[in-house]
Amino acid sequence: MRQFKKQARVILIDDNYDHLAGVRELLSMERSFDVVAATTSANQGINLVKKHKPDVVLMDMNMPEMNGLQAIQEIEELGLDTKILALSAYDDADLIFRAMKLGAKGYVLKTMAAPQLIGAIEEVANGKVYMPPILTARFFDYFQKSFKEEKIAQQKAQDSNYLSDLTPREEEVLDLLTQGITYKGVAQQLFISETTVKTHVNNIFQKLQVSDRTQAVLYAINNGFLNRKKLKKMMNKE
Amino acid sequence: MRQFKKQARVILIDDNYDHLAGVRELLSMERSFDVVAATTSANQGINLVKKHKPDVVLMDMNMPEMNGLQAIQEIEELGLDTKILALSAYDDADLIFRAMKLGAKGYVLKTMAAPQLIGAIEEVANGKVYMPPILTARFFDYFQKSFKEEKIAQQKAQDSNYLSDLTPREEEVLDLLTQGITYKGVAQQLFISETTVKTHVNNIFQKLQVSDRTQAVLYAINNGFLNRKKLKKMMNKE
DNA sequence: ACCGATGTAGACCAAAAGATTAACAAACGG
DNA sequence: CCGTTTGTTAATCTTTTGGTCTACATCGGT
Repeated sequence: MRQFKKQARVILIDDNYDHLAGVRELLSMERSFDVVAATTSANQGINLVKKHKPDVVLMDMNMPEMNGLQAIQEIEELGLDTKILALSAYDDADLIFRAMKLGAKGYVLKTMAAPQLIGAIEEVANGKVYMPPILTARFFDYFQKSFKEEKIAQQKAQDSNYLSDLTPREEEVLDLLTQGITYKGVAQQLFISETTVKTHVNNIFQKLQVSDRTQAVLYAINNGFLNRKKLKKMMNKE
Repeated sequence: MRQFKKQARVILIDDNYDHLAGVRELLSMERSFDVVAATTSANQGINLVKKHKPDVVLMDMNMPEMNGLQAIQEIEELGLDTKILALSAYDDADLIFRAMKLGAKGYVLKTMAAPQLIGAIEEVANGKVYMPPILTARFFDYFQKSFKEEKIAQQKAQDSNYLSDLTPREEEVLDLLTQGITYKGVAQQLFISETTVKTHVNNIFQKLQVSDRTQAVLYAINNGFLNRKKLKKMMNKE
């Protein structure tokens, strides 16, 4: 059955003419591919994609006029089911990460052997994701590092903040403040007098070392007060 | 040289005793591994990790008492350079994603053939990331889907918000408001009178359909006003 | 039984915020 | 050239907010 499958229609975009020609030559010898267009210009490439709606685009990342990431983004925004295989001379983790984030279905290096490249395009044409093991490792290193940093930053914010000084009641009041509710509204929701709300709010200001509600709300947001609330809810559920 | 390398010290944590015993048996035949401990309890496993500080932990994901993700998190928080290889019977994309996010150095399936498993542990012991191609594909699908959804949500927020109705000057004022600055302060920073600031703020309220500064700030934050500012800065730079 | 923390509340005052109306100049678009 | 948008300012007024001080009830721990 499989040998009767339609040829995968491919467009090549690579500002290096020699490499472009080389890949075109290579693919022309494979009967499973039909290179419908090839260009050294990213802008022109995007137009060709619009016109031909190919199955696969082999997209160089390092182009002068337009960055390959932008090109990927624009093609993805067309909403076609064209699969993009990113191509680069370098194994830059950040570039790989961002290309995949934008929806690239794979990432290959120019240094890869021809059979591997063919294989990669085939995989992608068949709707799979292709990533060589070396890049997978790079990707995950970067992926984990970025999450670790995010976590450390959050941790730091949690540790050195005054939110933990608040009493339960004050937390309730702050919660309502972060919803943009006035004294009167808070008083009604908590069934207490407006004066009491004011007292609480004043205490909150002192504890958070701010001088008005807007700053208090900003402080709460910047220091993960909202996240904390969600966590507490989750804890109670489980 | 390589054959003189120290054995990798491994701890196995798997609530299925049969599988645990099987893997232990398998690894005992490999001279490159030294299984220093094995347990069916996640809690006990964590204590064993603290005690032995192994090179690699093979961690089952589906355990009754404690979720494998929590166990990974706790071990990672110890700050050792113990590498965790996650192990599961199922190829659940969300689980894979979260395990890697928490710092797992690889993910293997219980259905994998013995030589593959050996290879995976070796890779991880050598500081590399190991992920079988099938799971790589699953991972990236999930990864891209989650970013796509995020983007769509942002897009939606961008489209149906009133922030784009603001004039440049009003944006400047709102920017300062989101920093918790008073009328007087804004007036000083923009070299205009306090009255003018009030006029701008009033216009902002009407355009954003809110009735006080706190709500305006919350609206701005929830609708990506701060992100937009960053984007504009980036545009100017490049 | 006392003390401290918490939650409640009132009075009073000052400052800031917000609403409304009116006005004028500059820039921009048709 | 004229109308609209934008940015500016003033005067006035009401509402809300924030600060301070005092007071009382409750609860938990020493």
